Amino acid sequence: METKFKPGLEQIKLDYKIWLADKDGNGILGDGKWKMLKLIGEKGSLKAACEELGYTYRRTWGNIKKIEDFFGFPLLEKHRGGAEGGSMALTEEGKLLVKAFEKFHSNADTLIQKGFREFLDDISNK
Amino acid sequence: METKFKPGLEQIKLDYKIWLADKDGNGILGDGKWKMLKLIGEKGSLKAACEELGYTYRRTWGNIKKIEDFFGFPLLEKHRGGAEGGSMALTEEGKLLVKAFEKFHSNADTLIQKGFREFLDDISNK
DNA sequence: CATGGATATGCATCTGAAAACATATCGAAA
DNA sequence: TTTCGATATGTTTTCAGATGCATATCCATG
Repeated sequence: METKFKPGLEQIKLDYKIWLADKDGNGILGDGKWKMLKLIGEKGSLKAACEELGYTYRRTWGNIKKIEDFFGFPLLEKHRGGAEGGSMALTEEGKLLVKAFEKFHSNADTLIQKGFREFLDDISNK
Repeated sequence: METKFKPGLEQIKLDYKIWLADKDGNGILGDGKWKMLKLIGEKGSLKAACEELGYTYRRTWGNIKKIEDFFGFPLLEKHRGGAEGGSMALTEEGKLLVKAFEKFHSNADTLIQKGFREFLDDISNK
């Protein structure tokens, strides 16, 4: 079948988001928050992680609260005070969640990219 | 491994969005616009489709223009005037695009749901 | 050749999420 | 016991995208 789609195929990009939500559809944990949690764990600091990812401290702090409120227990150990000002570290549950989400996301990515290539084939003439 | 995730697993929902974007990341065609195109095709009318889906005519008209501007050719045949006021119908390319996106979306859904079940397993103790 | 109803399009207004701003609190170390 | 820097949290401001409103345009049919 002849189609006019072919000429510009290479400029069609695929984008997607996958996230966990509560029963009312409020987003709980997705790409952004997952990366943020992971980076906080690596850096041991919320402030440092925000600066690296370019998010505001205020917003991210609120996000963390929402996630923990939803699950009902802390994903991060918070420490205030001291010469360093304070620090954060992932709890065991936090580590488990980050790891499981990473696996899920990574698998999904592979499959979605494959599906996208098939989609491009479908709208091409051959 | 013991985990505290188990109690509320059934209230964790999965949500996702998949869409096509241009090279600058501007969304071109996703879930909403795909369903809209499909429904316009079925109803033969933009106005009727908007009313059914609860979108404003103004917004949807703008979306259609964006999609067509991107692809560079019409996905819909538009007819103005006449006793009926006018009508819309999918072009051949429009039909092909809707069909291909539907297949892509449907396949992706199956795989993502499967991955989600594995994710829930991963954060459960077994 | 007048009419009606849908397409086509500019423009003002609303709105909720993100950003920006401000300030309080904590506590190990010097 | 003072200090310093990060955590904690309320308040205000911004702004893009959605909504709402208005109006022009088209033409098959009666």
